[in-house]
Amino acid sequence: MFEHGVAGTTVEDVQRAARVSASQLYHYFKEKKELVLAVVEHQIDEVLEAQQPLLSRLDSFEALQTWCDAIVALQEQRHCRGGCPIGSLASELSELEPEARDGLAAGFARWEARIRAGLQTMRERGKLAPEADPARLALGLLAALQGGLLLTQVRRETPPLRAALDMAMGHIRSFDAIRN
Amino acid sequence: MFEHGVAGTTVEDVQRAARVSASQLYHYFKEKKELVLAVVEHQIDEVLEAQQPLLSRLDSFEALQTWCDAIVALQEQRHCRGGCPIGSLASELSELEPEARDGLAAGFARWEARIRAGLQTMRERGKLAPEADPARLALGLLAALQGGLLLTQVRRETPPLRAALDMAMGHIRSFDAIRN
DNA sequence: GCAAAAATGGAGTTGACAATCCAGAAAACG
DNA sequence: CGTTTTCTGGATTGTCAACTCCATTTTTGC
Repeated sequence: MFEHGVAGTTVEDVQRAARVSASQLYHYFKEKKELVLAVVEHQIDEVLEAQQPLLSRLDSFEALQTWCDAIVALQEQRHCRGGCPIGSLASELSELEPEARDGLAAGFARWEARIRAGLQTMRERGKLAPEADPARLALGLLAALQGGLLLTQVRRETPPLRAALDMAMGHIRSFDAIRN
Repeated sequence: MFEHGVAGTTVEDVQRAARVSASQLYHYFKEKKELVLAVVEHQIDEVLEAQQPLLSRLDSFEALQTWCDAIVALQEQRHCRGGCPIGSLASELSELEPEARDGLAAGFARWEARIRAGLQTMRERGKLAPEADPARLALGLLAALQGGLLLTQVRRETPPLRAALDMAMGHIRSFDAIRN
């Protein structure tokens, strides 16, 4: 579903990939929609888990930059194929499956919360100026990431993603309590 | 297709909306794919045309801010339903229809070029510092817009879009040649 | 060890949708 | 006018994918 989109993936495709028969799938998932909801939850967990190591210690500008660089490197490794596993689902399902949208909104909220927590820590430790708003900065950074991934996916090259993340980082760095 | 996605729109739906019979559609469009490509081109023109008035005179920070505000107002008016007409197509079609991806990449390029032209003008007129890179700033701004629209669509509220655009504007303002 | 329950394979059904076909109407052209 | 070309409506077809059904196997609980 990540590769071909939800609509572009048949239940039979899933059967083949999972080496499982139709009755099994429909035994555990009432209908395709339910399977899709499970995929949504799975992808959210997957993404957050994959980022856990870097996200859990976002406490310095270097750590933030390392995180950004890792994302760019990952897209490069994928030859810019596929955008964000969560973002792609969000775009495809938001207007189509209200339940999926709820789940995706919750997923983004969790992601955002982790970034916010990191920025909060930085502010508490005096690295980030007191007037910086971690919530808004985290939201902006996440948005820049999503937009950058989309443009990178369409253009099949990483500069858009870099530009977006550099812009977000530049803005966050403008709240550097030490340099300023 | 903007409302329900490409996959969620049947050719019959299009027939009904256009008050046209099957043979007519297939007379002018060989297959659904061709119709989709036409939609892609149409949406790109539509978006660029709608923004033309504000995009054509992006020559000051006020003009940039006015443009951003207009986008937020539009999404508010739509109750945050539907993201960017181009971005949504891009996300759905990038991995599925190479031809559509090409068209969408070109569309984004045109959009980006207009923003870049505005920033370029600002730099030439001395409003933007010489070290500012209009190309990268335009790319970053467009990415922030796309990401902001996506998050806003999923959450059904405008703050994410505002946060993203404010972040981008903040970064661009940091190159204000007069204030700094 | 046996009965009840859960799980499984895979063929089969149903419905929907993309695409076709053809008969007839309108336009174009000389 | 007449003929040729283009256009149009709507019924039809073929395909494909979601979902069901039932006979069989495996597991569970006593």
